[in-house]
Amino acid sequence: MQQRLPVIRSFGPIRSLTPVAKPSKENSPITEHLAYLLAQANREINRQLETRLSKEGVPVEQWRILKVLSDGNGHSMGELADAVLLNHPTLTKMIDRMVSDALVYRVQDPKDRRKVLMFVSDHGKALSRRLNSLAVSQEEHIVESYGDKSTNELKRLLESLIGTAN
Amino acid sequence: MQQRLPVIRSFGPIRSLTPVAKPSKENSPITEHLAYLLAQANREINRQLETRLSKEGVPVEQWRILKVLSDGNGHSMGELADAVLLNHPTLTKMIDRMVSDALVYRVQDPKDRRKVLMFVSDHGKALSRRLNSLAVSQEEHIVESYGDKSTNELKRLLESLIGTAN
DNA sequence: TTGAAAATATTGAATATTCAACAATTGAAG
DNA sequence: CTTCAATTGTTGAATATTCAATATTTTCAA
Repeated sequence: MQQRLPVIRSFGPIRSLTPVAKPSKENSPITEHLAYLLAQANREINRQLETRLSKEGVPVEQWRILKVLSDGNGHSMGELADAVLLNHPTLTKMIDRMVSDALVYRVQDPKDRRKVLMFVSDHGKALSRRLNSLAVSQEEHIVESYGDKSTNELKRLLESLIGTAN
Repeated sequence: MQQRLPVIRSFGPIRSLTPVAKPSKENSPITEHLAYLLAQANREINRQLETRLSKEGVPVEQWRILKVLSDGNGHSMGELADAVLLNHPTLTKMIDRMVSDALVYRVQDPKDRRKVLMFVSDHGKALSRRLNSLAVSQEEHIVESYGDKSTNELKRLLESLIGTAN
């Protein structure tokens, strides 16, 4: 006669009393918030880029401005402000400085005289090329330590986040 | 006699003269740079969070400070500055304001009298809870439109980027 | 133990950013 | 056409951030 095996009534603690379906987030550390991780990563990468560009004595925002204007087309202030992630008065004042440095110049838009079209000077173009090579070398450095796959995947996810956020 | 087939000398354009292995990056638009994508995404998400927190009239940085201090332990100014992504003088001045608002208070560290330990008040704790629920609801909103999988994958990649960047 | 160097936080001046108001131009309704 | 609202860019004042210098305390080597 086959021996009765003991009935197993439980495999462990009663799970319904230790809720597992609700990770709750309420008390999660700040380092788990997307907003915080983005701020931290941005800060770090921006610092690195800033360090590179300091070789030319130029802030990151001016690199962005020069890069956008380097397509040779005129860009209005509003358009430019959006593109380089600055609000209007800040951009106006930064452009004032860049005009003083003869990197860019203003032209009133003949089609709409409220607008100002910004253009990059030859001097600005030359600087832009040097800055761009510094920026590219930074990105290559990131790819080296962080990996090509991760970098591309991260870019893809960021683009998609930006897309859904608007 | 078998007919001679013409000798095929080329299958198309000579590839080595139209380099295909070098995406070059040199002239890529700014929107393809990791540094730019991070800045853009951070700006957008931060804006959203700022809007939520404005219900309590509190800037994002104060939410971070309150959240870090809400573990109940004392945190030195230096430690706190690192944690909340502010440099020291900026933190000192923001803490001054928060002390005026009775959200936090300073205690000199008895073990090392160079240090100041920051603590959150009961009032600050209550505010922190309200802020946190606003922040959590924002993150839930992101997860809704962006997807749970993407959000988690993005967080993972950001953490890893931050890890390798240091 | 003493004295110099390092670590920690704050301050004040210089700089930068933001907010609100403004001026100029265009668009559009009546 | 005229007028009023919307768009675009700039300005000045208020606010915030950053840099360099300072004060205090601790660390550590001689």
